[in-house]
Amino acid sequence: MQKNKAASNCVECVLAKQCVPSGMPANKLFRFENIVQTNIPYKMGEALFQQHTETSFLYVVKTGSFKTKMISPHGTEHVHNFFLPGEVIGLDSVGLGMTLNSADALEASLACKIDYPSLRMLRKEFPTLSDFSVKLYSTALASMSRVQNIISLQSASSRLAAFLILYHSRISSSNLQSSSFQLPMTRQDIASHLGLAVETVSRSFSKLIDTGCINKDGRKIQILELKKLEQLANSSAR
Amino acid sequence: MQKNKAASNCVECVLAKQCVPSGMPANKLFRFENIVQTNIPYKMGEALFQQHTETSFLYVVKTGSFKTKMISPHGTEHVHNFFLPGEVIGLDSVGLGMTLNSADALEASLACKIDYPSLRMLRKEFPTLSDFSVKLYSTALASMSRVQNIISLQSASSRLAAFLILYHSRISSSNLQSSSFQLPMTRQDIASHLGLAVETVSRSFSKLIDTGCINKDGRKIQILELKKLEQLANSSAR
DNA sequence: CGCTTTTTTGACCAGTTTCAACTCAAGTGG
DNA sequence: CCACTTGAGTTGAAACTGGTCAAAAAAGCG
Repeated sequence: MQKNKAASNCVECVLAKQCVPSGMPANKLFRFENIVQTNIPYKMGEALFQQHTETSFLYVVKTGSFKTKMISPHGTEHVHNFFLPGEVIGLDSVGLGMTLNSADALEASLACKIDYPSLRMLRKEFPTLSDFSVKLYSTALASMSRVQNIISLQSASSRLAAFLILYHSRISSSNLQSSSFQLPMTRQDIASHLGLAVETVSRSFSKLIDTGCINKDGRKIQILELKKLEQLANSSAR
Repeated sequence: MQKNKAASNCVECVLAKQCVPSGMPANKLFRFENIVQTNIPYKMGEALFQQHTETSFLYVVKTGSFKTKMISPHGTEHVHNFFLPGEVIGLDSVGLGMTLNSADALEASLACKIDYPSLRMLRKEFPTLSDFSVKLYSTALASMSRVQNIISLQSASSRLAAFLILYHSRISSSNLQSSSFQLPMTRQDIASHLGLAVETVSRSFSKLIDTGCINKDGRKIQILELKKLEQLANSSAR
């Protein structure tokens, strides 16, 4: 059966797998699949949505990565978050129906687009879908908490160290845990995200290499000593 | 009818007002009121809950204020957020059933305690309750976004200015908008929240006074020139 | 292979942290 | 009632981190 096959290996169907009751009749399943546009391709730099526009969609990253950024009325830009495969973009916006930030692809990527009003209607029929939504939101809040912790660290190296640890934990939750990985974003993006200058990010990378915590070749990072890195991330001293 | 009177003026019943269908039968209403403990008093410094403990409650601030803080495994403490009347504490934790941070009263306060599993069961019967939950979460995410924006500002005065603006907007949404208000938290709390040293917070206050943006007497703040303050908050320069 | 963009490095200066001393208000107990 | 203690908040001086500007090196890209 084609539908089962599709449900077993595509990221957007994590949703389906976790929230649709197993005894769901075929016609309902069809309806569920209808509210999801699967595997929409996005080129590097292409926008998922613009800031301050109407929206009624959630996006699930399938492959690649995205960033969300917020432009203040005075023109300063701030990178809010990065999104990796399996993560959901737009949770903060669909409640209001307006985007609070814009989202861009950091590389050639695939994403699935979920029509939120339809999902909302569907929640009424399937209570477990509601629990799932809440769990998604709860996870998103918890994840933002971690980010806030990182940004409020005082030393630049601590922030970068903490950022790398978090990033590593996020990719290795899906992949097998390997100590090396590829960063999809520019140093400028990291700098904006962490509230630092680009040059400081670069220097902090050098410092982490000098202390033997990591190795790097361009955007490819290898964690050599996770414990040392964690110490650095948690040291209140500069 | 006693129940209607209670529902009309207590903060926790914002929940009830917004999410319980108007034609709700009396026996259901009774059940709903049963899952909320109203007006629990907390002394200054008393904990709502501790970090890394099991939880199944949401809290709505009725009067006073609270802070949430996270203690890292290495002992450093970070103030995550402050909560004012009408705001909900614990949204990030109930999904997992474990607290990610601890919450303390900043002054003598009243809070309402909602049993989450019961609320969750109730969601199945009342779909609008589900929409309300999502709206709550969406708001919480948006609010965290604003905080993240503030913390990632580079200059200390900008952070403090932005913090005061946000705080002011939060209290004056319930009160009539007056330009002066009382901060319930210590300078240390503000410093931890903004990722600064206490002395820097103090000096930043002085700077805001020198530039004629605000006036202060201890923890009582008066905003003199909101536009100037906003400029300061949005200036990328130090 | 030239071009642009990204990243790194150096030097200098400004802002923040740190440490220390001090003020102020509130609470304690003699 | 007053000395004493305690904690919060402020202020000053010195050290140092990180921002800024400038320029070079490296990496992408047509």
